[in-house]
Amino acid sequence: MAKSPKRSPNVTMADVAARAGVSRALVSIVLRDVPGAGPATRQRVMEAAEALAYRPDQRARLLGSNRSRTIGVVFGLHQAFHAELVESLYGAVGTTAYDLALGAWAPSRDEHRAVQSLLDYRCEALVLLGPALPRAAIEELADRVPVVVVARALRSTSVDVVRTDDSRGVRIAVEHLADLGHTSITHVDGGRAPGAAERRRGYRTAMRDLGLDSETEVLVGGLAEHDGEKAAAHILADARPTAVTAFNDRCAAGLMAAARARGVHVPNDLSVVGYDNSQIASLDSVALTTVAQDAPTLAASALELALARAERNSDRCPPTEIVVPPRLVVRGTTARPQQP
Amino acid sequence: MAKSPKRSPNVTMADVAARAGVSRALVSIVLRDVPGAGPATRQRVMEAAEALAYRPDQRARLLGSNRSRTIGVVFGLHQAFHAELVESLYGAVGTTAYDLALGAWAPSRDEHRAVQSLLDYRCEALVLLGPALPRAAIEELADRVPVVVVARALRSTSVDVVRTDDSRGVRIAVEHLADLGHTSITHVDGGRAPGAAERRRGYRTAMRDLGLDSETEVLVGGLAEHDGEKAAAHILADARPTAVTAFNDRCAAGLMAAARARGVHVPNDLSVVGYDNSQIASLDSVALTTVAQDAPTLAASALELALARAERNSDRCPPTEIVVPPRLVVRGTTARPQQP
DNA sequence: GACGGGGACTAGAGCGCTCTAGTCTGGGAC
DNA sequence: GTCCCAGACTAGAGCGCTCTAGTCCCCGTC
Repeated sequence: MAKSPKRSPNVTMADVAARAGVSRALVSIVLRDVPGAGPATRQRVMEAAEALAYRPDQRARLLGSNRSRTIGVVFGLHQAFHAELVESLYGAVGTTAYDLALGAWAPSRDEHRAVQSLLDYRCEALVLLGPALPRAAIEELADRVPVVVVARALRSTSVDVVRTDDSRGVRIAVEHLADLGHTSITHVDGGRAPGAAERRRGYRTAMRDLGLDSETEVLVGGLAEHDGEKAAAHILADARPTAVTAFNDRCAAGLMAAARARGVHVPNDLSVVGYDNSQIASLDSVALTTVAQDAPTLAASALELALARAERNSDRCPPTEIVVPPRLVVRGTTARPQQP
Repeated sequence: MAKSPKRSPNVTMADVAARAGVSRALVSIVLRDVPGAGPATRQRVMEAAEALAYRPDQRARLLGSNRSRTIGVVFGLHQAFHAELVESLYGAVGTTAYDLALGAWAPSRDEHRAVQSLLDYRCEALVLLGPALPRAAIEELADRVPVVVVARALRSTSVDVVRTDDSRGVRIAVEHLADLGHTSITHVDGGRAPGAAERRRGYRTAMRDLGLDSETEVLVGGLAEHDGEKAAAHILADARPTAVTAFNDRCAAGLMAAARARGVHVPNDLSVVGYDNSQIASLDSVALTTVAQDAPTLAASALELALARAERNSDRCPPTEIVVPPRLVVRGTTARPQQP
């Protein structure tokens, strides 16, 4: 049986003040760590607060200062990469005077509601992770509060954007394959999916720059395993390439499953590079070489922009776009091409 | 160029009151939808609020009522199942007057910080999803605020617990296999992992109840693919079972990869059941039959308990434990055993 | 010894709400 | 016509902080 300090009726600043024998204002001064209190008193107040296990009520604190010092983060509950970004955001915000408020969306709870509830708590800026919201909705939002969009390309006059250089991501993948000795490299694309056009472009220019123009081939793919499997049918035909870059990891996984089912060995007969560095890529049984977005940098950049807007009322500044380079994660699905 | 209502200096209740020509108190009455206002005025106030796009400041509202009507939810950012629970919690809280505040933990941000920041916003109850926190820490927390623990077995005198009946989950899996005609069913266990003991027990009693005592066999496994692969070595020996229940999906995936590598066909030669219904289980290329936890029910139960404690100051009531039955998800890795 | 200045501390007015304790109507009962 | 009361509405005191505008006192200066 723990001794129970029985659910106390919430110790307030007045309690601390009384115990330390000073005014509430002084307690406030000490706790905010601003000048205006003598060292001895400071000590005494700290002890009193300690003894009472006092924790300031954030709601009141923020109401009083008429600032919220809160950055709202809107993320997709089921988006694994968003989780990474949120984690990095927590890390980045740790060194500031701000706090994060999370608003999640999911199939059964739309982004709009997440945004609204965050706004009701008067956060000073909003960081939207890979928002599915229509552009108009985002710009409307930006009229009310500074908005930073992460991981979505969006040409806008009013919001800051932080995103990965997807074009470069695929380029890196192609260069990795070329370094291994591949020349016959095919791209399985993502159709109209966000980011697909850019990745396709990255593939094309990389091939051209490598002088592999004649080998350039883009196959219709998609976002799911299914799409990768379908693309496999073409890839495994007679004029088979020795390497493939896929739109994303799931597409790559489907492709590999189909290839293996036909006795094509990965990576000996076929090298495969995915995109996203999702959880499946890191499974021991998959070990997919893939392109990873740099979550810490994306998060730090986004937070910096958000804070800049929150601090100075820098509405005037033109919106910024920060493009972060991705990184290749080499695992087990790429190898030198086999000599025929 | 959208017309810009330029980041307004926050419209307050007083603004609405002025526009509607009533007192602030009346606005409050109308907006909270409590009796005390005539229909005509009600209408007028609503219109004024609408016109000004007024949204009450939650911080102030809650400060004033000296309640927060907020339920803190502490979850693991990278736990896919937690995402499901959070989504269900959002759904469940939708019909109440409460709101959810999310606090996330991750490798770089410990649970304790998540809890503290939630507490600083004075939420009225805490729902901890699969907390890794030591039992003592949880009980200490429970002295300060009502706590509901979800998805972790915890015998405690002060906190409510909502969890899945893991023992029954494995039993269902075994019964499914038995229904298909299997008699030689092996369990690959999770060692000391949370839940492993219960699943093992479920397996043992199910086998006994089916009169398959003599076929009972528990193999050392673990949480990762790797562990499944190692277990496969024993399973694929001469006295091979026709079916396996694995501790979790990842373990099952590793096991299947190893089996297929040796030319053992799943499900024809070997049926496999996982546990968790994680994302990998639902991949087209895996299609793992598995046991799913009932997130909506777990969430609804947890919320109900949390609200009950928050509403009435039901400290006195003894803690409740709610055990929710899991559900079998049949996919493609189980089939009738082949006639030899 | 009067003066000034600065550091330590306090009083009290908000912040934007809620909520209790009113005041003021108008209409039904007698 | 008086009384009363329910229903509509308002005044104003919080809620737990922050922050501006003080007050007080001590010490150095000339």
